[in-house]
Amino acid sequence: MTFTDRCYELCRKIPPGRVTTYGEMAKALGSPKASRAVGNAMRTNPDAPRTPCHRVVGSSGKLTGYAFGLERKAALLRDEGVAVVNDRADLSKLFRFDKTNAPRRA
DNA sequence: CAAATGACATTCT
DNA sequence: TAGAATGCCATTT
Repeated sequence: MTFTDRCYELCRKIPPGRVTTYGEMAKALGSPKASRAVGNAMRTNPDAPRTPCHRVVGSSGKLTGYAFGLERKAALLRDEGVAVVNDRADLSKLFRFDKTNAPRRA
């Protein structure tokens, strides 16, 4: 189990039609400054449909990158209802891994 | 073990 | 506002 693996798990928690940022994600993983590491994880990720890494964008909603290409990423987001303009996703749909939706230790 | 890499974020100019 | 530089973290060589 590594940070990368956790990134995938978290990625899968991102609901459709919503987008998140590497920073929020890193924060949810325990390291608010590991945004870079998060992106690194997505990069080496099997990009399989199991990991909707296409819902992860930069702090400004910028489609920093995608294994299949930003074109693909933008297309998927738009298809989910996320407005993507100028390689930017609508942050108004930004999703956060707040405890509100986080599984509490029962 | 140390150095290099990378889909970031923040701050300063 | 846009662009450049710095810091930070995890993984890989």
